[in-house]
Amino acid sequence: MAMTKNDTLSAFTMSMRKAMLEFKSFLRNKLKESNIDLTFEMLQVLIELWKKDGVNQQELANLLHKDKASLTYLIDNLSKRKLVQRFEDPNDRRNKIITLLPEGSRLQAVILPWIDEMYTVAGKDIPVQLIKDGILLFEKIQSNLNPSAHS
Amino acid sequence: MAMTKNDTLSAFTMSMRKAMLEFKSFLRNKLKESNIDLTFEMLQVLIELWKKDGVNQQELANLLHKDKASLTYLIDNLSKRKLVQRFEDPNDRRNKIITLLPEGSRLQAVILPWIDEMYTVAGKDIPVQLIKDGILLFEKIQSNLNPSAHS
DNA sequence: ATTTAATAGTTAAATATCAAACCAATTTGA
DNA sequence: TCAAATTGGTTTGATATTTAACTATTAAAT
Repeated sequence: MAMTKNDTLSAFTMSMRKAMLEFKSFLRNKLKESNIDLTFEMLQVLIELWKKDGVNQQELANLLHKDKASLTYLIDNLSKRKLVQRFEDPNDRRNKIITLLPEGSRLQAVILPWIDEMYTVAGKDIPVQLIKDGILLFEKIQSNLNPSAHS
Repeated sequence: MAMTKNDTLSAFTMSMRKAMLEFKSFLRNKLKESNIDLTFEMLQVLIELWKKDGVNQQELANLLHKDKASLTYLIDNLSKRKLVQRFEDPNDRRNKIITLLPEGSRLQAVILPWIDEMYTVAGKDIPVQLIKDGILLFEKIQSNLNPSAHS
C-alpha cells in the first residue's frame, strides 16, 4: 500500500510521542532510584530556576510552554516539598516571584548530572547536525500550525 | 558561549514538546468550533478503532503507548458519551473488547478530514524525506534511551 | 493436577492539564 | 482622571497520567 505524506506525518507524531515518553521515563527512573519525590514536570520548573532564580509564574509558564494554571499547581507542589518559595513582587503586586529554597538549590548538584547523562545517552551515535535539523523541522511545523506564534 | 551537543538536545526536546502541543491545540480548536465534547486523547482511541474495530484495551494501550490504567479511564469517558462499548471476550474472559457504537462510527466522516487537514497544514513546504529523517532520529533516540524496547 | 506465574482490567491516590470564571493590580486611552 | 482593557494569579470542574495494590482469568511448570 502506498504511504502518503500525511501517513508519514502520522507516524512522525506517534514516534515523537514515544521519544518524549522515553525521556520522561529515563528521568523518572533516576528520581525513583534515589527516592526523590519529584515529577518530571516539577523538575522542569526547578531546571528553569537553576538557570535563573527569582522568576514569576507567568514567565515560568512561558518558558515551559505551560498554562499559568498549571504553574500554580506546580509551584504549590514544589512549595509543599520546601524546594521553592513565593514572594509578592513589590514593584508589581500582581506578580509572584519564585525563588529557590536551600533544599531546592542543593538538588541541582544531584540532578543536573542525570539530565546531562540522559542527553548523552539519548544522543549517542547521532551527529549534532541531525539534531539541529530536527529542531528546524519542529520550528517549521510549529509555524505552519500556528503562524501567529512568534517563536 | 559555546552550545554543547547536550544543550542542542535540550533545545530539541523543548521544541519537540512545543510542536506536540501545536498538534493537540489544532485539533482541540477544531473540536471546539464544532462543539464536539472530545479530548485529544479520546480521539486517539477513536482513530485506532476506526482503523480496526473490536480491539481489547491492552492492545489499544500498546498501539497508543499508554498505560492500561489510562485506557480504563479513556474507555469509561468514551462510553459515557455513547461512542464505544465494552464486551467481554468469550475466548478469554480477561479481555474487554471495545467496539464502536453508531455515533462513534458516524464521527469518523466528520473528524478524519480535520486530521488530514492538520497533517497537510503541518507538513506544508516540508519535503517528505525530512519527515522520514525525523522518524529515524526519534527511533534512534528511543533505542538509545531504552535498548530493551523492541520497536 | 495443583501450584505458580503471567496477563487484562479496575481502583485509589497523587499529580498534571486545560478551559472558564474570577479577583486584584496595573496600564491604556478617551 | 476615570473607565475600560490587560495582566498575573487562583479556583473549579473535567479529564489524563502514573504507580501500586488488587481481582479474575489463563498459561506454565513441576
